[in-house]
Amino acid sequence: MAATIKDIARVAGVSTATVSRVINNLGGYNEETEKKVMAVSKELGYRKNENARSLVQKSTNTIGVIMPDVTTAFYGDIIKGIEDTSYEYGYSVILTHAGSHGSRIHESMNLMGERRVDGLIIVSVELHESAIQSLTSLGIPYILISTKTNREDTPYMKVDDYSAAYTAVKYLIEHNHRTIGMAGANPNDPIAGVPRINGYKQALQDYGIKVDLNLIKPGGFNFESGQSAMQSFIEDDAAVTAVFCASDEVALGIISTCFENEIHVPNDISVVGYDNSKVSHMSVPPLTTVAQPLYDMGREGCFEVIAAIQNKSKIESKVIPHELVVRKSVKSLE
Amino acid sequence: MAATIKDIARVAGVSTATVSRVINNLGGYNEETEKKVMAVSKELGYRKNENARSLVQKSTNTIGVIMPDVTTAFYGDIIKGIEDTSYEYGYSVILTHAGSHGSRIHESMNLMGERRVDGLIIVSVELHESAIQSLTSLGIPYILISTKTNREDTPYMKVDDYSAAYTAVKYLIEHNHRTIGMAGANPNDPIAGVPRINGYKQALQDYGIKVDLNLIKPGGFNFESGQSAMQSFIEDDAAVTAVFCASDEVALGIISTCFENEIHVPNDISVVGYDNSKVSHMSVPPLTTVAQPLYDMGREGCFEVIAAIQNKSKIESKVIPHELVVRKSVKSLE
DNA sequence: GAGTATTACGTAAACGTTTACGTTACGCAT
DNA sequence: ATGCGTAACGTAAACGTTTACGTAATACTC
Repeated sequence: MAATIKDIARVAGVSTATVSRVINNLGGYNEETEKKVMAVSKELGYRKNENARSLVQKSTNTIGVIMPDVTTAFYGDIIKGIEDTSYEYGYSVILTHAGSHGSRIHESMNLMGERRVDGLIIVSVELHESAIQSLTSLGIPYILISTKTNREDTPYMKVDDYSAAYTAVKYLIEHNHRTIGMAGANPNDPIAGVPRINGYKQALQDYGIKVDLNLIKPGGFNFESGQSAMQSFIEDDAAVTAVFCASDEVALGIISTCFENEIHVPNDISVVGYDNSKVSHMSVPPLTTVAQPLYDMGREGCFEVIAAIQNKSKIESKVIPHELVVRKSVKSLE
Repeated sequence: MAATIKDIARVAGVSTATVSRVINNLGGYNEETEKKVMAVSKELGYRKNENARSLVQKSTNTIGVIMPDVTTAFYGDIIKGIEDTSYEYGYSVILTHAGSHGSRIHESMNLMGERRVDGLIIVSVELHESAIQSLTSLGIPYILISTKTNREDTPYMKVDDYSAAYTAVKYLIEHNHRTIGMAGANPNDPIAGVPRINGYKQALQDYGIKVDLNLIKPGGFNFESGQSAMQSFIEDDAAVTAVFCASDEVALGIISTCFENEIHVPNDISVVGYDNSKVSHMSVPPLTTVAQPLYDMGREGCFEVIAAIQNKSKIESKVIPHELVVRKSVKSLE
């Protein structure tokens, strides 16, 4: 149906080699043939077939992105960073979810392998040994964004959750909070959960505040998790004056539940979030939060992968600096 | 480098045809050869090359998704619907942005053409005549989600913005609001802007309320647009008791600005949003909003495209029913 | 036991490109 | 006139599959 270079070659009276040369302007033809070929090409409505090209060049100009099963503003920013960059460098992105809790991570990686993506970006999914095996067996450059493994040789790009959490809690302490809760971190998540909890604990200890495990409400990174954490604080009659949340959505869950119970933020309770995702400046009150430069992480991570593809270079892991964005959800006590 | 079916064929002592048959289990071989081929395949770490397959089968099992340049929760839900469905049917999704205001829509479509996607989904971008031309010239099934064109023959899937807006405003009127503002709709956007404005106007008129153009604050669908709209209401000293917003994010902008100015929602002013995106139930107070079933729209739109690919059938446009989700951002007057 | 169906393969072309290599024709220096 | 370099092509193989068609062996039918 669609015209091929053979068709063009026939109509223009040249060989396919020449057509290919002209189309990819590689030189080696005179102006007349160029005009002719271009004209015929336009006339036949020729559109090049990337698949055929990929086959012979053994590269697809494609990068794969695997992300978790959830849709939050968090991922939107990262994705945009990735897509912008790959577009800029002439790559296409093919996207897939890893299933809930990474359940279809193997399938996803296999799929990326069959599609022969030139590079791979994995966002926020926890990889176990067998998954790492599959990953490296693909033999292509890859990077993990906002996650890491327990192995040294898998490159990642990520903020230091421990010290970011520390920063946030320290900030609360310096504003004279002494009974500080924590919400939304999963103690069974060694990558994104444990370090935040540890940062929280350490900050308390460094300032001579005893850690009260009852004030740590585990959960996921979602809104509901914040709601139930706050509910739990209320039921416990916990005298928390502040709560540090493992994500902005969790923080919104806290705020929302406070609202329903006529607890005022920040007058009655202070809240600090994590991520600085889109929602954080939309909340009431605007959320003080630890910023992860999500868009830039996507952008830079993608760039690294493309560079590695083109230069066959290695990708170095990189710890992204975090930053505390002060808005209005924290009140200084007397 | 990577093993091919030729390698398998050689090692297993059979022809490539047989290998192909076994791998795609098409039958026509006995159990022994099957075992043998499978074993060798595993041993060599064979992974099928989708590109080569695509070339001969003239189908890539791929669907393209083009969306706007922005990243909001809105698109996250749609994308997830699309990705879930395509995964389910064995398709991969390749994603690209259309650039700000659809600036790179032609490039995007051309790219999808070169990648030979089997079907195309375009989300929320306005298509002008030349873009429609490019689109149809691809000769593949496609559908527009949350947008449409002025031509009858481009299938879309979308709520009826006019009547959805009407529903929302009617709701406000029935709660005894008489001075109702509108925020965040772009009067130059014939697809998503104008109908909402018209629905708003019509509802007012039907209830004998005079339309005051000063109460219509144009803008985009984003948070900032809501902020400046509210700012404007305040500066105008407009006695609005309620405002209807063109999106949830706009509504949050309104609420946020109200908060800063110590205007209480819903006591002092009622707000209704549009979309029922993730953020709507996270706001304080939870947002009463017009629901678009975003995930389902992605899901169903994708399904339609796949069905059209497989049955070579036509896709019918579909108007999705909307629904008013009542939460707590609207107060009934006396 | 002749004919026919069926099973289990193999052969080779095809998909739409790219590209190494060969070839011609011409210009130019010697 | 000879040799050589170069521009402007063409030829054909290769990329990794699928698949129409052919074929040999076996099983079945009567």
